[in-house]
Amino acid sequence: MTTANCGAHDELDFKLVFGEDGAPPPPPPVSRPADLEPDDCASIYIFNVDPPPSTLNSPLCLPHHGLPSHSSVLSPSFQLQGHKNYEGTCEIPESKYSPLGGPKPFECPSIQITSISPNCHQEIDAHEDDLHINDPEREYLERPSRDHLYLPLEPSYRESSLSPSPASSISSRSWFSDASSCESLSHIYDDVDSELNEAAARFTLGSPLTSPGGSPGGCPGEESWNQQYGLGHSLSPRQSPCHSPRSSVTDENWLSPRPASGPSSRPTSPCGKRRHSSAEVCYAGSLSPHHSPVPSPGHSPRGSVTEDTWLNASVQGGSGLGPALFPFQYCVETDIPMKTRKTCEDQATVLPGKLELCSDDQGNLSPSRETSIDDGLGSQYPLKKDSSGDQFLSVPSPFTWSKPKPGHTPIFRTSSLPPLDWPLPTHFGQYELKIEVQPKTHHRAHYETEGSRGAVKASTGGHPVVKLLGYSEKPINLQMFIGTADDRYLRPHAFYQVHRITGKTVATASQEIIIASTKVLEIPLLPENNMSVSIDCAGILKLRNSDIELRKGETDIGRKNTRVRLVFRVHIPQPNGKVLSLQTASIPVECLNEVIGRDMSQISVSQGTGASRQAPLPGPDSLDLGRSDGL
DNA sequence: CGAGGAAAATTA
DNA sequence: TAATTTTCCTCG
Repeated sequence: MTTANCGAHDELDFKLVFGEDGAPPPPPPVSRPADLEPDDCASIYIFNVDPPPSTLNSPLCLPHHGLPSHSSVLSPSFQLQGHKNYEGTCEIPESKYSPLGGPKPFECPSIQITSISPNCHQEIDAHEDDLHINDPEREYLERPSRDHLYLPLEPSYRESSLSPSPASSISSRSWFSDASSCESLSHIYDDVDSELNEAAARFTLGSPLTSPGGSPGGCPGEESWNQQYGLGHSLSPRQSPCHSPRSSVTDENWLSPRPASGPSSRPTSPCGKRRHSSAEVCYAGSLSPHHSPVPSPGHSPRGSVTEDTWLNASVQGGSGLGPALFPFQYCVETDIPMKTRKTCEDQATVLPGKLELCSDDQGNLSPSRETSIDDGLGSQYPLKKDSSGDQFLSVPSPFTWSKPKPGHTPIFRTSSLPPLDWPLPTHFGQYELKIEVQPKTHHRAHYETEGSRGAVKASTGGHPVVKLLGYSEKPINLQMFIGTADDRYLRPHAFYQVHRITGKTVATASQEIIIASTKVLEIPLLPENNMSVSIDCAGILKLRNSDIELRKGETDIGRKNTRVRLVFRVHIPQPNGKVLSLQTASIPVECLNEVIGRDMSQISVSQGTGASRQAPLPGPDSLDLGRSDGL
């Protein structure tokens, strides 16, 4: 067996254990010492650009291609246990919750869950190199099925999530961030591709799935899957009471599952408080709205925006991915402390680990995604392990975000790109993705109830500038999303989403796509502009804490979790047909509405998790310069 | 539209 | 009750 250092760094907090073939899976989020630079925890991923045609068109979308199996990445929070019942309640017997002995997520493929040894660091280090460059062929495509899934026993992730402190609270996804040791990290990277494939093979495909918007076509096999495995899943639309259709459907609506729009409808915790006492396992075949195999009353009829939205979210996470990519999403939801996880019971959620079986669906599921794929912008199909917004960030049928430009030349398939929460290096070889002009340290994000508050600006008065060095052969897309300010684990921020700004003041073309329920802005980097671009089209949308916290599987808390980072990624096509992915994040940006008299310096606590937090954000006035890096 | 301020509503 | 979050209002 082989272990790999996911973080490709000195100190790894987690390790990956692979099967015989030793092929390392894509690096998972890594926790790293606070002192490390962003670059430090990077890993370079080079993916095979073109998945075998067969996979792309495969009805099942089996993951046999070199896709970094996102689906295989399980967050500690969902590792295992229990099957959901058809009611979609995800009830799981307590007894089933057992790190080691828990029931397998699904029957077919055999997955063994083993605890990680304490000395994972060593092992990881030993294989550190492996992660730097993942050869799709070697690592992903051909890797034989891994028989073993090593899971950290430590339930500590829960503890961390329980941590009341705002700082730690931070994230829900925070199991990562908080965890500083191997054991505490309860991440799991299992490679279930093969298993998934096998399982997929068993499905009966063809059942029309509902697309996010309700259109048919989702991922066939979903039901079969559910039935076969007896997993119902909680994908049911958000519970009615809590999730009533929003009054208006804007492009941002999909982002928030909030009950109803309007002042009066502010979500009140009542229904939101969810008691999660047991681990839940959700297997959502595909995320079609009708997840539950059995039509249960609980599932409100589709049609309401909310519902769709909610459902879609799940869809997005995995199936929306591209055709060949993530056929399945394996979703296991474990219980999360009530404090951090308030959700309606039925909120359907496809959690992080959900398994999706999708066939060709992609298109239907997510327009945006489809778009991205088509235009070759490089969308990714990450399966968010952290359930970050997956659940409801779906694309309502009538999605409103901009469509891909017709003229786009596909540079590479988006199918095998690394998930948004995977660490990536800022530079590799001759290439470097650099933020030449950092954003201001403060930006007032706007709520859905407000109008846009404009694009993020640079302290210099202009806008942030990002440049790709070492490559200028042809246009390439720069992806941008709002990430956490958590130093140790950069991932999409659950409470903020990038918002595309348009208007005369915006000179930069861009388009929004959704990747695993995270809005991503794609901006072209053109050779004629020296692969440099001024980000004047990116605003920040604040999602209401109550909405996000209600999401099933969401463990992050929004309160005082107001710092974000602008995260940029590029996927550079390589001569050998692979794609090199680089990522860089800006300095932290405080998005809190300014409150008179408030001392911003205290806000720092909100995001970091733990030990390695970045230095407190300077007061609003005190600093703002964006030069910390690149100017 | 893009801000800046503040009141109202929630939470802890 | 104080701290925060959201929603509203107003202004250029």
